[in-house]
Amino acid sequence: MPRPGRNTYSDQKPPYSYISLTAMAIQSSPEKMLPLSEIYKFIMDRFPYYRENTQRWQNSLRHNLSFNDCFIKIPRRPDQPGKGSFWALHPSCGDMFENGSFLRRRKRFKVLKSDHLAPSKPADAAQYLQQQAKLRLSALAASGTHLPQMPAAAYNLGGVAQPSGFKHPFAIENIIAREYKMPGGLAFSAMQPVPAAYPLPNQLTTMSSSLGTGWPHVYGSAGMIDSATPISMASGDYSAYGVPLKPLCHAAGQTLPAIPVPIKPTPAAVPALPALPAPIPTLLSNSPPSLSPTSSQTATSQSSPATPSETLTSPASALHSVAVH
DNA sequence: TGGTGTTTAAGACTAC
DNA sequence: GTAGTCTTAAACACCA
Repeated sequence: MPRPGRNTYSDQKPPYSYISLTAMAIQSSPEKMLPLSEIYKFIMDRFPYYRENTQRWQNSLRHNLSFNDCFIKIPRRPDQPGKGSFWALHPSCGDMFENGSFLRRRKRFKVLKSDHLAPSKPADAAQYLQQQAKLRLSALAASGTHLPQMPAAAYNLGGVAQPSGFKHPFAIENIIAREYKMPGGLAFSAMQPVPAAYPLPNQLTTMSSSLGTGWPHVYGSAGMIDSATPISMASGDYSAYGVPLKPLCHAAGQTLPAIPVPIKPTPAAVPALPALPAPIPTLLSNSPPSLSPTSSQTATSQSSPATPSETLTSPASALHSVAVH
């Protein structure tokens, strides 16, 4: 993995594949789904390299969205005007990348459409994500400003659903921790909590000076989070996944998640999803507290118990990975 | 009309 | 060398 010096990425191509970039963007959204335009914006905000030749890389990005099964398309609801659908990560798209490298994936994520027992078809995944979004938003609305902090163990599902040590490759802290490790092998995210999907400008400075590497390829016009991105970093609005909640948050019910509608229905029978889904099992499933991106911003809320709905048994057992490894 | 989504193809690169 | 992955390009259809 290339680790060029400070600022060398500012105008160079980041060492991430389009899949990684797209996944980052999706992961950074509270609902874990973004329209294409927002994905574009995220990438351009964070990676100056992609502010040029937009037609080229955006075409590639669209190609990746359509071509890779790890991305699922979630249609807008009728009351959600706008172009295009939402895009989300397939709940079972975990562990695709080689350790530490986001240049290449371990294996291409592929849904086995012939697997009649596979619940992780795009339709199910879409429905599952929708339910997740609704749950999060419900919790958001109930708790006021931000979601209650979820203990990492709550995501770990008691170690039942996820293999030990599994980390979702698209988890921002995983990306950060894997990509940038201290010389001694200690990821900086373990030393310094990462409050958001990306370090804040001041933290960037801190990290750059302390680690000597920094995030030269990841900065916006005003730092990590620039004015173009409606993310309130100072408000402490962070989701349970440790990503900033956009002020809109769609939480007031203004913009509810889209209805899960199968885009690519498969002939296989679709087993019913669990009635009470838990957070996406493979996403940030076992992020240790020390890696929690929210730890610095929401330190006071760290001890807040998870909402019952979020701590319910995960459908991970049903949403077992059918990715081809 | 422009954005979005799908599909195909080719070349480069990397791992085994 | 082969297979898999990634990137880029292009064409086409659909839709707001």
